[in-house]
Order: sequence, then structure tokens, then C-alpha cells
Amino acid sequence: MKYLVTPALPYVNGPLHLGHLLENIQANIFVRALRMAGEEVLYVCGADSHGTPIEISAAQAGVAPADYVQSWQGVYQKCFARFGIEFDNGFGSTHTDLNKKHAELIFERLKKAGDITVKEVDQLFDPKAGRFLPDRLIRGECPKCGAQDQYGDSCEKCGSTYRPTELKNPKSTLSGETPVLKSSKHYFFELSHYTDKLKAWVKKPGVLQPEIQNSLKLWFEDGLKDWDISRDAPYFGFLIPGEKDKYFYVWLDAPVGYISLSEAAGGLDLWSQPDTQIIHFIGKDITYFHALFWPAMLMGAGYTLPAQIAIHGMLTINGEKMSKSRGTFILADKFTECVNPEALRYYFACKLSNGIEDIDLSFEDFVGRVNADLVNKIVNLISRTVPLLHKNYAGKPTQIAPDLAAEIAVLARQVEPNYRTRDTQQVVKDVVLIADLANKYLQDLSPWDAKKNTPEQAHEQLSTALWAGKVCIGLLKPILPEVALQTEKMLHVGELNFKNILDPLDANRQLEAYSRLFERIDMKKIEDLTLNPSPQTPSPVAGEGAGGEVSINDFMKIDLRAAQVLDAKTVEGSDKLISVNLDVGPLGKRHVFSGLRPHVKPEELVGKMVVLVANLAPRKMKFGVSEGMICAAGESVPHVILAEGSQPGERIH
RNA sequence: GGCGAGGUAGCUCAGCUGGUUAGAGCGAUGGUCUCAUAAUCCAUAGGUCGGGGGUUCGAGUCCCCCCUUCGCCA
Repeated sequence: MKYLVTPALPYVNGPLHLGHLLENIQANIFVRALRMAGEEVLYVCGADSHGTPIEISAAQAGVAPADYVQSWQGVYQKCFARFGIEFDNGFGSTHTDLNKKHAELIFERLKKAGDITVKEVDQLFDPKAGRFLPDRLIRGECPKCGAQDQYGDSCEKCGSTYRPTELKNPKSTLSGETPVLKSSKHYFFELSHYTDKLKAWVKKPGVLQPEIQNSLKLWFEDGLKDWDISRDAPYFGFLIPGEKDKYFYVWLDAPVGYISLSEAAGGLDLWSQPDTQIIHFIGKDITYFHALFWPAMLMGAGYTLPAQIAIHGMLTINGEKMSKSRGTFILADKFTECVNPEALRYYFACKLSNGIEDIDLSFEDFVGRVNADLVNKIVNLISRTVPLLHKNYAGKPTQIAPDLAAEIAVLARQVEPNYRTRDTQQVVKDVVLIADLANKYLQDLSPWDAKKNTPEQAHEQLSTALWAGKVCIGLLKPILPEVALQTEKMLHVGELNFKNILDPLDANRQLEAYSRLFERIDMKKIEDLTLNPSPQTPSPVAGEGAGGEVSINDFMKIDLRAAQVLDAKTVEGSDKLISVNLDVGPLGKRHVFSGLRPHVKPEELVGKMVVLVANLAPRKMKFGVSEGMICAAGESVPHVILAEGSQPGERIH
């Protein structure tokens, strides 16, 4: 039996946030657990790279859409890697020749099967921008309640939904023009042809969670409607064969990415073998596409159907929807600056099961679980035994107590099946229970207390507790790969898997000295996540460091100003800094610490017109606050760039 | 608005097809050990199971209405 596991392909419209991580951590844990059980698993993912939003963002950034997508691809891959998530064949994209080939192939097969039809559709068109407008790019008055400035699909005030053509006084958000109605030919996929097959597939046990089966009923009752799968130029996507200005709708070629990414990783045959276990991890928001459109496409084109659509709930932060204004729209990279990424893996594992309820990241609970259970109980088993074994028994373990070992083995054997059903909530519960047993065992027998024990007994007790700790970490290995790796090295137990996990420790091998496996989380650091909210407008294309391209928009974010040096002094206690006061005209006066001391004499600066990065975030330094940066050129011997002839405060661009 | 899924102790959650005095962990409080990242271990307190009505010998568990959160409405 071979497995193919995919998370949803993240759409390229900004940096990854904790919501992406929830799904990807869940899928990653699942993959690691299967592999630990000896299963063969292909694990692929990539950027969902097409569509109007990407095309427009790329245009705004002044780069080609393909380049725009590619630069994000690298950012995503690095970000995932920080959380222990790495895909077979790297993090791919749906904008590839391979994906084009498969999208066309499926389209041709559906066409041959008579599932593709062509109809004329009236849509709002922006004459100035020369393009049809998706609902989200039209704003106007709600036809129901009259609220101003509402999207073309639904009203945020009264919640009513409508067609964009019903909107009063509509305006294109691209050009501000009033859109006009225009007709165009569209391709449709006749989903209803697959109604019976889909009904049967949906009911197959294990394919979908019961809650999802319920919610699908309505869609079937209403009757499956045909699906508009084409978009007119300009559009970033794949041209429809035989057309010059019509493209596949992004949602058609996005799931096809599952196939092309598989092929790129050497696993195309997984889609033709009947016994493959194809498992898609998705959020409940995109159920429709994965439970109806996608399987219907596969049915029509003759591929293996997914064995399971593993659907999870949405992520909330402290009980509320992630919100940019509340600062709870937490970016993944920001998180890694404050907290060990494995803590998040552990916490999500605590909360996830095979249910579809929303998952709440409660900071209080998060810190509590990690500190109280993971550090104080589980890791503690190792940190309280290894040093004693070194002190009294030359760092070598001995045989283990059979009674406790048997009790623990019973719990440990439940773990693998729970991973397979994605019930990591139960996995963690069982592991914590093992840790509780072992901590209590140690406490009751106190092997550190010579009066209660003979040395042999104490040796066995310590070894048993350490073994229990190893079992705990081993069982959590899919969740905490890095901690497990460190433990394997420290205890010399080789690569832990579900077969060898209960093996005793090698009595002839000296343990490494104990080093901390996990640090407690400081609540203050977590609070920092929300105190400094993630940026509203994430920087696209950037993030590649020096030498990478930035868009004009990125450049324009930097506010460079001409500034006149009022005075400049050396800073006592620092051989690098110069304390500079600047006149920035209308922006007032600024104080800056400049690191130019080794190359520039303070008195040389006075009166000069320099270039100031005026909107650099103020930085608190040992000697005070610096409110900007003075630009200089040159690597080893920098010299200050002068803006001669400028007036203080003038913008430089 | 329609449909679906939730609303159980301060926090996060278990409670299978209705059945004895509603459970767990964390947190809190008191005590304990001192090997360990002031960790462990023991004990105690904490709930009108969102609200109201109904079916039943008996409902957190079934039915109806309402409030509330989340998702979807192609």
C-alpha cells in the first residue's frame, strides 16, 4: 500500500500565517507517523500560482507573474522548513509545464466524455482596465440595505449575498470606473453528470467525516450545477487548448497540481493504481472543491480517487477569528522569532483530532500545555534520570522493571492507530499518561534516597523511568522531530520507530551528558506576538535578501529624506557610534545613532545634508533611542552620501 | 436569509446508540519530596452541561423555539 499525502496548495497572496501551519503541521505529523510505521509515503505540496489576484499583485509589484510566484515559492519553502516541514522534491508550483500538460489532458478527457459545454455569460467589465472583474474587485452600495462600499458578492453590513450586477452604483476597484455589462463565451464543466457517482463516493466509509457528509446533502438536494471553468484574458494561468484569450480558471488547475507535483516527485503511478491511498488535508472552507469538483474531474478523466479528504476546522486565536487589526493575524516567520516552532507542533497536536471543529490557539493554554505537560512531565523524565545515572552508575542504564514496563506498553501500543486516524489529541493524552505513571513511580520509590534502596534497585528504577521517557519522546517523534533526534543521540537508541520503540536501553552504552531538550515558554514572548502585529501589507517578492529583486512598491515604502546635520558627537562608551541631531524640515528634528565612527569624524558631519531613512522603526539602544538611519556607501570604508542642493525634509526617490 | 458544525468547571477538552451522586488535564489553594528547567507527588475547592419548553420512569445525550460562535451558499 502506497500513500500520497497532500496539504492544500497555499495560494500566493502573502506570507504564510498560523492558519497555513495548522493544516501543514497536521499533514506533516501524519506523514511522519506513517513513515515511522514503515509505510511508503509520497508527500507533495506547492504554490497555487494562478488567478487574477496574483496577476494584479505581480503587476503592482512591477514583475512578471511567474517571477512573482517563484520568489514567493522560495519564501514558503524556507518558512515551512523552519517548522520541520519539508516536501518530497521541494515546494513546487502549479505554474509548470507538467501541470499544464495534466490540466490539458484532464480537460481533453472531460471534453471527450461530453462534460464540457460552452455558454455566453454576461459579466461586469472594466473598460478602462480592459478586463472582466471578479466579484471582489467591484465595490458599490448593497442592494438590500444600502451600505456603502461593499464587495460585489456579499454585504458585510447586512450579510446578504447577491450578484455583482445587482450592486448599486458599482465601481471597479482597479480603475474607479463604472463597469459595464459585457458578454463572453465561457466553458463549463457539467458537474451534474457525476451526481450518482459522487453520491456513492461520498458515502464510502472513511472518505469524508460524518459532519461533512451531512453538509453535502444540501448541495445534492439542490442539484449539482455546472461549473464555470474559464476566465477571459488578461489572466495568469494556462490557455485553454484552441483558444487565444481564454484561460483555465485557477480552481481547475490548482488541484491538478496534486498530480503534477506527484509526477515531479516520481510518483505519477499513484494516480493510476487502484490501491493507492490518496489523502488530501484541507480546511473546511474549501470542502466544495475537494469533495465534489475534484473527484468528479478525476472520475471523468479516469484517475484514482482520493481515499480520504481529511478536513480540519479553522484556526482561531484566543477564541476569536484571526484579525489583522487585533494583531492576531500572526505570521509564521514572526512566530519563529518568539517561540520554538516545535512548541506549536506540540500544541496543535494536542488540539487536533479527526473532527472539523475550529481549533483555538489560546495563549494561556498554549503556554500551559507546553510548560506543564511537555517540559515538566515528559522531558523531565529524562532530565531527572540521566544526571543521576551518570553520577552513580557511570552513565549506563540497566534492566527495567517489568510491571511498569508492561503497563506502559499497553498505552504505547494505542498510539500508532491513533496517528493513523489523525487523533493526535488522544496520542498526546496517552503519552502524558505514560509520563504521569513514570513520574509517580520515581516519586514513590525515590531512587536518589539511599535509605530506601539498594544500589541495584535504584539503578533499575532510574533506568525504567528513563526508558519511559524515551518511549514518550519516541511516541511523540512525528510531532517533535527535533526533540526526538536530540534524544536519540543522547541515549544512543538509533532511529526510533513504532517497532523498536519499546526496546530496552543498551546497558553497555554510556549515555551522553544531559543537555536540555526543551525550554519553557515565557508568556511575555507570546504576548509580543500580538503587541507587534504582523505588517498589514506584506512585502511581496522581497525576502530574498540583498541582490533579490524588490518591486517599486517595496522601494516606495522606504521614506528617504534629505536631512541637515545640526550637531554630531562621539558617544561615550562606544567606539562605533556617533550621536547625530538632524533637521528634517517639515518632519521636525530627529536624533539618530550612526555606526560610522570608525570612518567618519563627527565634526566633519556638522552642517552636511545627508540622506536619512526617515521611517525606519525607532530602535532602543544602550545609549538611547535611534530614530532613523543615515545612508552611506562602500563596504569596508563607508562614506556618507550627501544630498547636496536639497532642502531639509525633501523626499528622495 | 438558507444549510452544516459547535456552545459542558477560570482555561482547553472527553462524555459511545438516553440510565446510578457529570469526567480529565491545566490553572487555583493547602501539603510533600528535593533527583530534575521552583520540576515531581498527594489532597481540596470549582459546573442550574448556552436559555426556555417538551417526550420519557429517567436527558449533557432525543424533539421544538430562541440566543451565540464558526464555515459554506458554487
